[in-house]
Amino acid sequence: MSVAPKTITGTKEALIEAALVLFAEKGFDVVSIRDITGAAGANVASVKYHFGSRENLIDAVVASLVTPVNEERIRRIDQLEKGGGSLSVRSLLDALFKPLLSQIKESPVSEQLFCKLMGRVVGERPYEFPEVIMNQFREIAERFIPGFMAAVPGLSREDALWKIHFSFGVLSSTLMHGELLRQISENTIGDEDLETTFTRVIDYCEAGFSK
Amino acid sequence: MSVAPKTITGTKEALIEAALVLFAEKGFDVVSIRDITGAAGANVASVKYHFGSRENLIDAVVASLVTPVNEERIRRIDQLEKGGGSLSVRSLLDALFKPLLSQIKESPVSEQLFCKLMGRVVGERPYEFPEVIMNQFREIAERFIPGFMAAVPGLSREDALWKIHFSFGVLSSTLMHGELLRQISENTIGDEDLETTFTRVIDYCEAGFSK
DNA sequence: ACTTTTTTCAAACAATTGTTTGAAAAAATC
DNA sequence: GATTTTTTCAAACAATTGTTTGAAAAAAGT
Repeated sequence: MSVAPKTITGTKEALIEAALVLFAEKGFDVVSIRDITGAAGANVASVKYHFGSRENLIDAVVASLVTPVNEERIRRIDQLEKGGGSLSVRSLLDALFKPLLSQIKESPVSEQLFCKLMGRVVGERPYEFPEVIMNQFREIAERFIPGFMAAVPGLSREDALWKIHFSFGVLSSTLMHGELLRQISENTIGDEDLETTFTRVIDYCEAGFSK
Repeated sequence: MSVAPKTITGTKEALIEAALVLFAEKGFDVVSIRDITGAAGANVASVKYHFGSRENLIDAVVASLVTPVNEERIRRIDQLEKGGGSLSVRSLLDALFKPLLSQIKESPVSEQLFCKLMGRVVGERPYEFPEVIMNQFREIAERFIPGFMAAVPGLSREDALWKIHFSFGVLSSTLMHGELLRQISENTIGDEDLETTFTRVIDYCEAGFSK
């Protein structure tokens, strides 16, 4: 209910961070509470105490990852609309995807783990969003759809929704399967930096919108 | 080792089909052997007897789903190359994605379940491909990359691989999250038929290649 | 110093997991 | 029809799961 207390780190934060790493590495379903508490140096019962249940812990982890990104998305679309002007597809895609980049840098976990987990969150389906986060995405859709419709003459609301959906598909598969490309190509590819990859993604999606 | 015997259906096939449905509905990790044998009307031990282990059963299910699709992909690229001519991006994407449509019609499970499972196979990462299937995809990449490079002047091998990768991302997210769109848009979207959706996907990817 | 609240922890809970056993039943082979 | 092989099955195995308990320990409030 309050901001971080004076203590260095609480076990609650330790749990979230340990869970973050484990979920990223292995997926939501296969990581047990004992894995998490073990890694966090906490007791098994601490999950129930701090979160109430395993499911709530997952929600907390996802929220801690997704919420700041979604907030920056909203901030960026605010900024764009305030500018008034052109509202290009490019600028909208930047506003949608670049917040991930900035968030990665502030994350306690490595770039690779952050991406994997974020990819899981967006693209994996055993897990269902809590309503809070579902609403974040609804708001984002509501804010960005008109932008895309304005940026692409003749684009219907339905088309816009589909293309946003496709673009998130590109994003999540890219985040999650960074190594897969290396496997398939047998190491002739894949060691470029994340910003270059994001540029690739945005280039690809931009074209998909403009058609 | 032989073709289907005279009996109506063996329990082995019943297991695969039951697993297919359950995996599609709930994901690979959360479905237990007892769920599967229960649904198939077979004994718990039958999995060990017919497949050796749970993991092998999953591989068998995935193979039964993916192999025919990949075979048709190869057949189609053969056909395309035999024709000699233009080799457009469009025709290549058709050859990559349309085999899914034809396979859906022959599948014993519903269109929706087929899509969900196929989406999981392509896009979900707890599960790792068996080497057999990994090689299928390697072959497909090897066959299609030169095609795309020829179809798009100036496209490097690396670019081609990335864009194929992106396109599969679009595909898998579309297959898997058919309902998500409906959720976000609150039922103002989503009840078009599968072929229309595939056309959307291919349109989007085609544009992404051409840029 | 005392009380109250918050937090930790070892132990046990009931349920479920994949796997294995060894003996019946069914089918195939001779 | 007897023998062999293939297939099924109920029961038990050891391991792991999320959750709960009730009592200690630590921190905060008075």
